[in-house]
Amino acid sequence: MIKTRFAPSPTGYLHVGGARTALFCWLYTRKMGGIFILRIEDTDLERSTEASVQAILDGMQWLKLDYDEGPYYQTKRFDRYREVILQLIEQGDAYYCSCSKQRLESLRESQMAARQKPRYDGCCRELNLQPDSATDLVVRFKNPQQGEVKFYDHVKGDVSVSNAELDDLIIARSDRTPTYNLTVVVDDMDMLITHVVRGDDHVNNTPRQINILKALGADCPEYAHLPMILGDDGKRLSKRHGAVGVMQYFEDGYLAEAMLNYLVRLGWSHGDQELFSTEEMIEYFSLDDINKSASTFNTEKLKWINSQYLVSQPLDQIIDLVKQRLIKIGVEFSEQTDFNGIVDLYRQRVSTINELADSILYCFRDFEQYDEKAARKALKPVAIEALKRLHDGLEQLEVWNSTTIHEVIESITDALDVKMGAVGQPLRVAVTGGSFSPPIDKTVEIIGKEKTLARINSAVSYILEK
RNA sequence: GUCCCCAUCGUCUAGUCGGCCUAGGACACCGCCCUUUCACGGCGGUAACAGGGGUUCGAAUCCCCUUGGGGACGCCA
Repeated sequence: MIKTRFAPSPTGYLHVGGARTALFCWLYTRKMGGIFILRIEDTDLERSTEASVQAILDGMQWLKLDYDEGPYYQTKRFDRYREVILQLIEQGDAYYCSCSKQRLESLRESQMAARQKPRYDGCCRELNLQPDSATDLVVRFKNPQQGEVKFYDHVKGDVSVSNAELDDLIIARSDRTPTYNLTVVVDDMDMLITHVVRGDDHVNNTPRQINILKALGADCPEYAHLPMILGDDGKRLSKRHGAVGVMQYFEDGYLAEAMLNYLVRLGWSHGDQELFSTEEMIEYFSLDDINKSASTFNTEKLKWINSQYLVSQPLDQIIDLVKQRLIKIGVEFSEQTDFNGIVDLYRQRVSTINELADSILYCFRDFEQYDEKAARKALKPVAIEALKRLHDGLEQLEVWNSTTIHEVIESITDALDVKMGAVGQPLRVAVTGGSFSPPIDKTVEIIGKEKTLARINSAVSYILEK
């Protein structure tokens, strides 16, 4: 039985990189029938916030990445970490260090100047310092000085680092709180984690963690380090790349299913397949198929995937989301409106829920002005005759549906001996305010007789006033 | 700077451990078709193995170097 964890630190929202990590970890666990746990790494008291914890929870819930245990909070395990730190000191694998931050800083500077890798020089390693109440000492792990650390990574392959590259890292701060590399190790050990799936940025921490694990006599988990997701400029994803918080995509009108599908294809693939249901992802997923190189986040493709899901997901789901969106932007809509019809007509011509909501606004409230280009092209004096006839013809309709409406339009094109566009397009602009909409007969049907007639009249006066 | 990692179309990628690759798919882009508009859809097109050395009968696939990119180097995680 395998056991994995997603271990974000609550110092901001759940960004797309984190979401992808969570997804891969979750997929692997579900495929293997293991246990997936959520662990909040909040040992940085300064930067961790409750709002961030909530943002992470929200993001995972939106994406339906459910966990079997947790969330665990590291701040609730400080006693345990203290215990392990003391144990390490006792067995001679850790020691107190009194070096000041200033000394450390100048040490770093001189090492950089000498073209060396900045690292702690082991000044206090053999001093056998003891804590006393007057001074604040940190605790450092006594990293082995010989040999090298090798590990197999499911995505990177074999990785090895010489111990000479590693220094004695701090495992307890002067305020006695534990640091990241210690807490991860203790938790992974205590929680019996079998597979660590995390971002690429942790490969360098892995050898250190393995050394601590060994000092503790624990077995090493298996590792899989996921490549980073970069912004358009090839740099690591950050605020300036736009919507990096995963919930922002919900706000922007993307479907969770589409987001998941986009994310799963970033660094992973199954032949030429582009669209995957969650079940398919689980069925085909494999850690060993993950790409080694970083990938760039591309909103265009996300949009395309979203548009695919907009038509393939159950209509009810889409309707629900569009309603939510309309309410959010303050639209009042009557229950009489054929909502299903409208949404169904529009879902295949937009790529987000928000776009869909925006493009059907004219059905619920009168638009304030015509789209300039559309009006210039379609609302010209020559259109008056057609619009007047449309008004009269439509007014007489007893049965209001796309077929009867179509017949009226056709009779006018015949009588005037013009093409469909000469009648349809002015009508479209008159009733929708713009030049794009589903087939005109359907559009008119949806808007309803009353609004249609009123808007045709407005269009005629608009032309006359010009 | 030092260490670790990476390198196929603009982007995401296929490339079953060397031959079936004159490198395939998808997004985007450009044509054409469908169409009363806008989309969907269909068909077609432009576009890549970073460079240089090897190994081999044969390399996108293996090795080395160069270059480029990313990551790490915190009393952050």
